[in-house]
Amino acid sequence: MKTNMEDMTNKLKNNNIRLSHHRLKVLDYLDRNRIHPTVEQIYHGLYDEIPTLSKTTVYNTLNTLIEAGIVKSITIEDNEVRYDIRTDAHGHFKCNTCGNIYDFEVNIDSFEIKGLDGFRIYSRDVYFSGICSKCIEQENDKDN
Amino acid sequence: MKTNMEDMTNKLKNNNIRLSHHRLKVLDYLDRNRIHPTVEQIYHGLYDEIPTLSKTTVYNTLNTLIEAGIVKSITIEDNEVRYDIRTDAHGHFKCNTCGNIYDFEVNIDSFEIKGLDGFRIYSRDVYFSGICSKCIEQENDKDN
DNA sequence: GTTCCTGCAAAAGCTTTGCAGAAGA
DNA sequence: TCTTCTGCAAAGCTTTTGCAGGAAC
Repeated sequence: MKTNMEDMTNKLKNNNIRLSHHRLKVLDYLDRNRIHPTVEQIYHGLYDEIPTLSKTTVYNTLNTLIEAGIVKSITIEDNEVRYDIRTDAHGHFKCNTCGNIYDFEVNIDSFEIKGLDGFRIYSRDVYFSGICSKCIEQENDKDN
Repeated sequence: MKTNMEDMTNKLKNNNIRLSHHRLKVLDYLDRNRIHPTVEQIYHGLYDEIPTLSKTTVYNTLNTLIEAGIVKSITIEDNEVRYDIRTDAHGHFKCNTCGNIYDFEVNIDSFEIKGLDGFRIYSRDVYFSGICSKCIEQENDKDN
């Protein structure tokens, strides 16, 4: 049985990215924690395991992974960048109450567009915001 | 005939925002320059007319206008916030070459969504990026 | 052995905050 | 007159940069 670390090792090798313990761990973290984490979250999530880790390395690693196309950066608001290991087209929903970001499926390729004739489109992103079902439930529980 | 400044004055009055020369000018700038400007662009765009203007005031004013719902902030990437006086649903396209942001029409309300059952959706944003038609033309001109 | 990754400190860029003086209602 | 807007300076954050030592190939 292949471990996740082996999968991540292959992912780096296939993209001609030099292997390093830190890079593997950052990639593994993104794969295991699909919460669109910030640099801060990744840094603190790995700090116990790798006490010598620096934020600079997290930034460097993420930029390397983005260049290789393994990771996508998403900026919904709040002036803090989040990182996503899913690179296929999907939507993002941000809950204004708990702050979590959820993935959802959306038919991006079948949008009816007016006003982009002659434009070359490379990326299509859909961002929704509101209140997630969990937070709505908690709100209702309070009222009762 | 009503001037634009009169329209903007009414817009502030209707939202119970205290009138001031600076606020009117910022709102007027956003209305006349629908380029989704950054704070920097607004500041420099008004600097000749209002040499005493400070960036703090631009920030303050924009936040006041956003709270009132007259202006929307959009963050596509690059960690710089842009401001839009159009508050109806529409898409934004960012050209990776010239950096301009274009509006486009998109049928946001007819998206097929999976994964947001029980969620309350307040805002729906669509962000595309790529190369705009002008930059594609300039590219072609160079090649010939 | 050569390349380039890591991490510290410092710098850079955007945005917010505190506060005294000025302007709006 | 009373409220609150303005603008300077300073602080707060996130992210980038420079560089010496160390790890990967």
